[in-house]
Amino acid sequence: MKTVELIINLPTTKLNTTFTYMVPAQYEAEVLFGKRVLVNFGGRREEGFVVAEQQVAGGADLKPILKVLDTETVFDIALLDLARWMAETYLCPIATALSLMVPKILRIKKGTVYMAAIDELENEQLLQQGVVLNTQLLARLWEAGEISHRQALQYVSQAELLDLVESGYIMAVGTYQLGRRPRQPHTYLLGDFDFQTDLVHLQRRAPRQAAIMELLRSSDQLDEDLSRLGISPASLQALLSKGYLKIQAEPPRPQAGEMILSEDQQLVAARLREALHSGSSIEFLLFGVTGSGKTEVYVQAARTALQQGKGVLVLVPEIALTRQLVEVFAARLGDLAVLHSGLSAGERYEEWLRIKNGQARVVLGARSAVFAPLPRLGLIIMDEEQEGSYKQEELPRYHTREVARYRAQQESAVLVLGSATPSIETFHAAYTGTVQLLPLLGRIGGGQMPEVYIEDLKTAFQNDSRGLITPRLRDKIDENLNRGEQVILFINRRGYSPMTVCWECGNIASCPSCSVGMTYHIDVEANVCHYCNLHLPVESQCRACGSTHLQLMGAGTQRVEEHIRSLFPLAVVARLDIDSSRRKGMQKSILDGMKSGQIDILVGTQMVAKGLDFPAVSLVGIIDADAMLNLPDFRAGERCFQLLVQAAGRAGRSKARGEVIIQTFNPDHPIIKMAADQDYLSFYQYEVDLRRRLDYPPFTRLLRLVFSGEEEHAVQAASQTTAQFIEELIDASETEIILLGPASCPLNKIRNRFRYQLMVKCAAPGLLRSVAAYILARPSPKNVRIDLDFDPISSM
DNA sequence: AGCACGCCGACT
DNA sequence: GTCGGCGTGCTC
Repeated sequence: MKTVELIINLPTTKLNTTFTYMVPAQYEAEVLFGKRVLVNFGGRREEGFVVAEQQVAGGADLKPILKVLDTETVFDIALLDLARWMAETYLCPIATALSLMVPKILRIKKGTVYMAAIDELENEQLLQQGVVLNTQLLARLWEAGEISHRQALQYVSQAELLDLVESGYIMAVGTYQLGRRPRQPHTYLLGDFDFQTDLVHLQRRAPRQAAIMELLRSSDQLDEDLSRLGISPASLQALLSKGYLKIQAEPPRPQAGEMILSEDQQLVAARLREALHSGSSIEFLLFGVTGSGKTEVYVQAARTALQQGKGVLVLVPEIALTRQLVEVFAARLGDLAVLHSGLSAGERYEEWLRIKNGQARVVLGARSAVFAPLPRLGLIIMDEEQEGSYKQEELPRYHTREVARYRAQQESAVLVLGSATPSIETFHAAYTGTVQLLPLLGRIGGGQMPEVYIEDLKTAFQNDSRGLITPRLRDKIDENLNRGEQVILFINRRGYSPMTVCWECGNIASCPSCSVGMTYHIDVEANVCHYCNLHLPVESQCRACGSTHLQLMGAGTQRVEEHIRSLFPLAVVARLDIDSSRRKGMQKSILDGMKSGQIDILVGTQMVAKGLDFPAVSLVGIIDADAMLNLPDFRAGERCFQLLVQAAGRAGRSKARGEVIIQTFNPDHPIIKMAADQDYLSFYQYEVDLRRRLDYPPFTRLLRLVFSGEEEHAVQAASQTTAQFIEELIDASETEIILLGPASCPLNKIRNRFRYQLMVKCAAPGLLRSVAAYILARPSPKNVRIDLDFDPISSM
């Protein structure tokens, strides 16, 4: 008899074990490994992932599979192995890890069929109890196994059917099938059309069609989001039939053109080629400043892997901020699949299928793309490897770098981490030799490093009025505008003002459900909590003392924007932050405005510091460097350095030498100075010494335990008993385990839940994991949730 | 995750 | 004397 081993799809580590079910005759010939099935489990119907199938003697006493839910397999052996590794490493349910690998659309059931939930014996018992069911329908169900909705309606009415399902005598089962296949995206190009004569003609008789042609006047092609632009298929069809528009179903062919590589690039490319040919799993750090030509090296390595018949995975922090990289890959390599959040579920599935079937051999995407079902993976590129967005902040809290590393080892693939400001962990690994360092020094194409000035905010204002913009920055902006060049102003805080202070009692307006100050947003005229997004109307009186003497302190992007507009009334000023780019297309129009030179000054949060490449930007102003420096997190210094260097890197991407002004109250702080000098190596030495002295990564691994609940006492008590428990473990193990806390989290309350934390440091990750496993095995405290986070990137 | 079984407090 | 609290353990 054929049986299968299942992982039941329920999110508990208690179910990280396999259950055996019998395969009924109707499914015996089918490959079941990698598919999901419906089974009776503990008296209810649950889904299971088939992780093994086998022939056994006997086994008649096993429960049968009720239905196979997938027509295609959704995972293979390698991905299953990866899921098991994640379950062990992050102590999460295997089912949760496996679910990450299944495209979301396949988590939505389509095409309901009906099956009998009782057998003939049970029906007889019901008859004796006086329950009379439709015998014909039941007989049909027993005979056919499952019938369609339409078929069921031949025997009973819709209402009766619903009733039967409700009472549990028959069941409605959804299957994972894709409905309508999503349409291939088309690109529309200008056909035989004369803007002089034909347009006038159209405007008179078909204004809608004319509007479409107008769109094509500025850009040479129209793609994808046609419905979002309000374009109807009818108008398009009409234009196509007139020949005014041409359709291009095929994506543009990649250009075979080779770029000329610098000597450094050639050296690095050769090392990677060699590694790829060796067929063993080697990890590299491609260390090069912005503009040093990392992308070209990526492309070369990807080509080599493709020539070997292998797949390439390209991981980026966020697609939206990496448009340039996407464009280069799209232009230079064929068979590209781009997984980004803008895709509909159907489009995403379409890409997933192309990848699985080997049609797309280069996959580019953010975090979750690391689970792409690429067969024969040969190369993984992880750009901007230091970025925090690679860490998943929900369960399972995996780090993309670790998952990528495991996949690379699994498939004997080459892993390339790229960065101008690598994480301390990765650079340390390069020092110790676990990662091979590939340096790319200097900018290519003659670009010079920008000139950086540090402005001391303590003395910058000659008169006594403190402002946002120092006289020097103001003068520099003026000079740049006069030369027709662009300016970027970076402030790492959104909203208008982060603090409303009472002048009488000193109270600071804060969110009622989170321990966070409310940020005033001028566009919506509300006080906004940046943690729970609560919007409150602005109050004229202090909540604590009733005084009306309230003042907005500090500045965010909106206030800087307003101030800049008043200082430079003739300049075109734009703001780029989550709030301004939330509206669809807004971000694109701002970026286009920068590209075309329509915008003179761009004010924004970290969004402006990352990945943007505008040659006409010759000045970058950092309004408040201190805001990043003083966060209660051991990585604050590292993050501050990275952001400053990245922001500075936006200046002078072309031949002209760019300028950067850093405004700070701590002009002598080593991090600020080293960032101003763009001196990564000194920064690394400084920071790594600090980490060594304080037992922080890379010298230890961290486990953060967050206790949260609505009763503060219970939360605190739970954190204390757990701390005691860990102390006992430490005593028993005689190993270097350091326990910090319990302490209230810097964000003491979020969404009305109080938060306490413990931090466990240990050099051996295995030991750390077993500490966590012991904690999970203990009976969990009432009304208190414990969240485990290995290698946390934030301790707020 | 659900759900059943099971042992100690306030009630018709 | 019971109803019901949620602690512990199991689900092929």
